[in-house]
Amino acid sequence: MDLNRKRNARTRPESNRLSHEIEDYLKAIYKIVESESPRPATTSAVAAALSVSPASVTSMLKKLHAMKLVRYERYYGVSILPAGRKIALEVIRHHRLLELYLQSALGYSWDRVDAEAERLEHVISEEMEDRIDALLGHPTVDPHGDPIPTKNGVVARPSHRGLTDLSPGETAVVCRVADQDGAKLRYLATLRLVPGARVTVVEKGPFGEPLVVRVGKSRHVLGAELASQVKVRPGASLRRKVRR
Amino acid sequence: MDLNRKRNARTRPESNRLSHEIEDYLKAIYKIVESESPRPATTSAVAAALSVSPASVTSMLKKLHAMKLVRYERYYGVSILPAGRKIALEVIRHHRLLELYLQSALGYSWDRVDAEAERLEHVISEEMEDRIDALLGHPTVDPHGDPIPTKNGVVARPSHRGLTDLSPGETAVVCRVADQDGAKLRYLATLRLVPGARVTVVEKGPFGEPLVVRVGKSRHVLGAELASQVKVRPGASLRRKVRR
DNA sequence: TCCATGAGTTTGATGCGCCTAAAATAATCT
DNA sequence: AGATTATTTTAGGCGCATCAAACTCATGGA
Repeated sequence: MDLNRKRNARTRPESNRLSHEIEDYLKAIYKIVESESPRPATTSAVAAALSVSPASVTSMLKKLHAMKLVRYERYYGVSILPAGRKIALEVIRHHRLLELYLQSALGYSWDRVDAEAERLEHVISEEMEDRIDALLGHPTVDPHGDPIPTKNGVVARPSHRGLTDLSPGETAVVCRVADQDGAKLRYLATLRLVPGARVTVVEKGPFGEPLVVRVGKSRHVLGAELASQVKVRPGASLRRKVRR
Repeated sequence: MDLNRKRNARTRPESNRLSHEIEDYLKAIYKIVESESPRPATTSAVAAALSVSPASVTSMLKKLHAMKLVRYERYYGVSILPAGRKIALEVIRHHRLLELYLQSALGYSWDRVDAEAERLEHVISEEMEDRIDALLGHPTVDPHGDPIPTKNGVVARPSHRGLTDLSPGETAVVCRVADQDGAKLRYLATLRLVPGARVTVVEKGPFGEPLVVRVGKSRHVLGAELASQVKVRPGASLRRKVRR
């Protein structure tokens, strides 16, 4: 019985893929650097994003640098190189397609979708990605309102602001809730603060906080922390746009 | 920024789950011991099943023994304990539900299904398992004809024999093709040897090999190796049963 | 202008999980 | 019993994580 042992498979989930960890690091770095509020990608920012010690980040960064996925210089931050960006976007594409799929095909509730996608994103094949994409009709945004990168790595720039940026009296439509935390998402959902909802800012406290908003007939008070996660497109409601 | 570092998450895909590797070992051991042709689960049998060195198996076996998932004694084989069996069946349930789902919901072809399920099975949550199960109408067999274990670990005993067990002249219905190898599956599919197909044994060589069979209007010659993987239910065709 | 200090980062030692090859040992066959 | 075969041990590797100690660097007085 001559065994054919090749399987480094644990490390490379599909054929030629990188480890889950590497994918997670790249995704995190990408999100820090290229989100709508770009911070410098410091070691500790990455560590916090991944709930990992800074020491771990440092060594992974060296490795990613050696792989030319990232540009890293001791004591300064990291930035993503095109190859790394490409991988990050693939993972994010998986994640968002999966979120949408889980919700629309499997009936997942909005707030459960993220955790499941988090695990699946590293594991699905390109075939599965394509089939899901086709089945959903090549969607461009996920259930949270985040844009889904295309296969060639193009991400639509989301044209929205945080709820905190509105002035009292302004009305806008929620197009996205940026938080990952299921509990926060559920809480916001109970307030009807979900994508598509129409919201009006009634009052704003001294330093933007607290924020009093009206959704439908009810009023709610939000802290700045939470409110900034609720992204809105000012003015017209989605419905309005359809009516023309 | 006090980081909350807990994430042994790599090792435990979902909340309280075991590592992928442990799941794979248990699945392999279960399949060896409790398949329709039960062999003793020797170290090398497990090694071969997982494409891993015997040395690795030995150490994993010790560990599984310590975890009381398996009964292992040096130089004798392994057997599964109830707790280990339960886990193996959960994984197998995932696998088979996924195979069926990928085929019927995502349009996967028969022979691609196994590889994708192999990766997903370790990663899906119980919620996903349940949703898929419900969506498929609580199925009892997968696309290969293998029974799907129930949530409480009951597996229907498949009442079928290998094609090699038939005598010349006998006709039977393929109910399962047991192989994992996509290429073999595809080859058998080109011969129309897929679940549901009606097959007649025309001739049998000296030691059961080669086997000449008729499928529809065509005749094919098969080696014993391949033929034994084609499982059949003798006599009636599926269709017959429906007509009553 | 220079340096002490503290926040943030990196190093070095270590651990854990899973793997391997080669050497040692036990079971089995003739 | 001796040869063959299967299994286990030993020693080591790779990936990714941690902690604690050592290091950078920007900064804010003296």
